[in-house]
Amino acid sequence: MHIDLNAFFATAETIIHPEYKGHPLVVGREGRRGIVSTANYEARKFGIHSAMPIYMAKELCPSLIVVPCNFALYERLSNEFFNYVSSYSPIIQIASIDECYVDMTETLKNIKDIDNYLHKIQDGLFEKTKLQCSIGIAPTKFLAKMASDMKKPMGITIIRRKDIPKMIYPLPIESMFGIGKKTAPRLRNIGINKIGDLKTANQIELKHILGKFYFTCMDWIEGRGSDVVEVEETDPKSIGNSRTFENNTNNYEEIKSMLTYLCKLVAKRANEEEKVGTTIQVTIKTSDFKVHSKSVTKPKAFNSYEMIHEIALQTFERMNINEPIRLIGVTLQNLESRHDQKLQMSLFDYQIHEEEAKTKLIINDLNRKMKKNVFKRASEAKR
DNA sequence: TCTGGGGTCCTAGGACCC
DNA sequence: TCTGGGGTCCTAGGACCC
Repeated sequence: MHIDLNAFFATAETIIHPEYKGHPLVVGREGRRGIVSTANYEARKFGIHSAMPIYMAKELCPSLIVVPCNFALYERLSNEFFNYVSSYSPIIQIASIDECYVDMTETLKNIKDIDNYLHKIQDGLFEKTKLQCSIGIAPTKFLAKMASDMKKPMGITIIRRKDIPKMIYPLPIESMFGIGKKTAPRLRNIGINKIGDLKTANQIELKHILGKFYFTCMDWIEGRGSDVVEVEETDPKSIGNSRTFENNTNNYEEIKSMLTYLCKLVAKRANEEEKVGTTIQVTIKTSDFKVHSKSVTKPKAFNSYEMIHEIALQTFERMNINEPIRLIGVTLQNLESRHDQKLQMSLFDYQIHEEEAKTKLIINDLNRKMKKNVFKRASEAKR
């Protein structure tokens, strides 16, 4: 089973602001460059959708209510949602803040009227939390995910393997999970307009476009996708923050103070989550929307603000950006848990350590060269 | 007045090691 | 004469998802 909350952020806001109920509303930052994060169904009637600039949404609907993101609220409701779902089966894989996969094999074993049972799950959630959801039931995670997407809001869709040709194959290629706005046109170019066309298309060309994903893709649409619900939550692999400037800028001081702010955020989060990392990546988006990044990996993991800031600043300066930039971001990567590394090194200790590491590299290099020379002389002698 | 911010995974080239 | 083959790690960019 895949369960997905409908217009989650927007619904969450009407839960704590009942006065907004029934009015067109979006969640998003109301700045010059704000975009719609989530639109409720009333707003969608005006053609408003996620990722649309706020100013454009307001043009479509002047009376639009715009509410800023309140992640603490969404997290609380999200947890209520997962707790509720867990009461039906403990085998639950959290896929994002508003969706999860649940292994319902045991739960549904002796249920005669499955449709009715699923309605009870759905109605129960609504009664308890006022959250609306769509449910998909299928033999694999991919099919369940596609199923939950078919009817919104408050939809229930069941797909059996034998239904794949009539329920999945006629869908437009864009609607397939994993095919986005770059790949879809390339697929349409070689005559793939519907999901079912993937099977009859030129497989050589298709492999070339999809790469490794080709094999996953074929398994998915033939009902051989994974049905393993992974309960264990995975450790985060990176922690990063980025901001878009109100206006593009090449003012060094302005950029530097933003960088400092972002480093503070990253350090705070890394410390809260007790994660240390070895790599800092600085990302920049120029006014033409091109994204540039530079990263450095250090021999020892860290998470102090001083380290992050020092390295991020050096990295930014090495990027030689002259044109005005739109966005800047800092990410700490290659994370590991802090209890794996006992003590927090100071910047001073760290520099000592780095010098040692460099020296080691030089010695290794010398050794290698000596070996090479010995080998060379030996073979010369032999000759 | 154009177009956010948090992530994950993949690809491809290069350095380096054995 | 002229250049192997396996592997890992790092780096930069890109696609995709919510």
